[in-house]
Formats: sequence, C-alpha cells, structure tokens
Amino acid sequence: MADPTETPPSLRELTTYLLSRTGKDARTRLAESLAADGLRLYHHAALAALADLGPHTQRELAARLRLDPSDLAKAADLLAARGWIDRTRDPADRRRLTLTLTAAGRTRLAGLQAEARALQDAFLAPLDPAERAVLHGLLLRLHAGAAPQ
Amino acid sequence: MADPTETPPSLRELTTYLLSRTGKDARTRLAESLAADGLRLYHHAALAALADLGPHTQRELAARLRLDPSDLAKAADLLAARGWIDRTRDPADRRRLTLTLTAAGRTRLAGLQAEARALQDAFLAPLDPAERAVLHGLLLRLHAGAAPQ
DNA sequence: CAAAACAGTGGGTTCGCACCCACTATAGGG
DNA sequence: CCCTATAGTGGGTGCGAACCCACTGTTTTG
Repeated sequence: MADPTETPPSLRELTTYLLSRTGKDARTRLAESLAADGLRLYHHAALAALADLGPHTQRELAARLRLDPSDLAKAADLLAARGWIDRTRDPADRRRLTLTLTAAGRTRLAGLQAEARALQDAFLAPLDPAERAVLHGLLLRLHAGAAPQ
Repeated sequence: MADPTETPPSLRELTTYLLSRTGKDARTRLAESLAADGLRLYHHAALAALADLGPHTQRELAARLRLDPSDLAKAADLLAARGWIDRTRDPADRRRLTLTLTAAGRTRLAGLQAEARALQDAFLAPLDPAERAVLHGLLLRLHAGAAPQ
C-alpha cells in the first residue's frame, strides 16, 4: 500500500520543508491564474500597494515590493499600458514619476483579489474556518519575524 | 511611522500570500545552507527518501521527488561521486539502476538533517513550541491535501 | 525474432527571478 | 555654474527549475 509518491517521513517532520512545499504550491497556483492574463505576482502586489497605501514613486514602490527599480519600471510599463495606473511626472522633482491607481486599476485589482480568494478557498479546503484563522495568525507572525531580513 | 517596506494589507490578508512568502524564505535559507556544499534541496530529499523508504530505481525516485528522470540522473551522479549512494545494475532487469544509501550517505544525511533543524529553530523563533506543533499539524494536512495534485 | 516499450542519459531549451551597468534627465550643494 | 547625487530606463547577465528530445541498451510482446 506504499504510495510511490509519498514524501519521506524525515522531510515531513521538518516544518520548514512543509512550509516551503505548500508555499510553493500556493505560489504556483496564484502565478498560473495571473499568467492567464499575462501578469506576474508582482503586478498584483503593485496594484495592491497603490490601492492600500496610496501613490508611490517608482523607487518607493520598488523598495516596498523588494524589486529592482529597473524591473519595477518594466512592470509599471505594463500596468500603464493597460490603463491601471497613471504615471505622472512630479512637478516638484521632475526626475520622479508618481504612480497612481486608476479607477480601472481598482476594478482589476478587485478581480485579482477575488481570483486569489477563490484559489485560496480551494487550497485551504482541508482546514475548517477556525483552523484557517489559526494558520493565518501563525504565518503573520512568521512573516513579521522573517521580513526584517 | 509608515514603514516603507510594509506589505500591503490586502496581501497580508491572503493566507496563500503569506504561505508563499514565508515558504519562499524558508526554502531560500535551506537552499543557501546546502549550497555551501554544492548541494541542492533535491539532493537532501533524495538521501532522505532512500534512508526512509529503502532502495529505489532511478525512475521510482524521480517519481517520488517529482523530478524529471533526466534531472534525477544528474543528481544521482553527484551523490554517487561523493560516495553517498551505490548505483547497482538490477540483475533481474539490466535496464534498471538501483540506488542504495551507503553508510557515508547515512552519515551525511544526519548532518543535513541537523543543519535543517537548526535553521528551522531560527526561522520558527517567533513561535513557542505549542504553536510550532499546531503549525506543523496544519501544514501536514495542507500538504496531504495538495499533493494528490 | 521482429517490433514495440521502457530505463537511463547527454545535451539541449525555455522561463522566471534577481541582478547590474550605462545612460539620460534632473536636482541640489558648494 | 560646476560637480555630485539621484530617478528612471534600456539592455543586458547568471542562475536554478522544469522540461524535452534523441539515443543506447535492454526487456517484453505478438
């Protein structure tokens, strides 16, 4: 009855292994859903940051998303081309471009969030709502602890 | 007091986002520790599978680790070169190579497990032992639910 | 015993991610 | 003003993951 794809017990015992594996699965599913529209995870993240925290310059947004400023510029190209953000030259410092979410961007973000939630519901299906809340809380603390670098 | 690297709240609300991000952090740390010895995560996984579940043919091991058989062949090259596995031609079916852990391989695996546990202790530092156990249990169930594909 | 199937392997490709540099336009300090 | 620093950008690089094909040797099947 040995499942030929069973994970070796000594790996299953490592919480970090499970975290890495389930996290990768989750990431892959999110990425696939976005890829259908030619988007990457950081496009979603960029829209979310602009919606939650207001306009950013490109450098600010790059720092927040831990992206290279050069890579963020390319991402912003796409978001602007789709009409989801405005890129306006800061009159006070004409080197800076201020990125602002448009109404269309807000709408698209709502759609992306809905897709992400639907995927999440499927992914977390083995857990009941209380367990999901516990998991979320624990991950939040790990996230806060690990993020500082 | 707005932290310029704070994660946007609407992403922090997504459990799958947190899972993906913390999982990636955990994976990166494990990978870096292995890289110091020229190893990848799948080398550790291969040794663990052979230790826990006994000898495998290359195809069996590739299926278990969800690796391409061609890639597993390259990984097995390295493990054999370091003396951690034996590759013996199966006399009953001379197409097959049976991979078996050597004593040296078992020793190396013990070292890798110890390193992984040490990293894990650091990574899970924000959680107390009871919380770690809860997290582990929840992830195990997600892992079991997600693995079937 | 010929044909089809299969194990392993060498040599690729593609893709996403993370960098990095050179260059421009602009700002700001002495 | 000149000099240095900074914002954005175009065009790269290197790496690892994942995949894929062609080929050899071996087994199985009709």
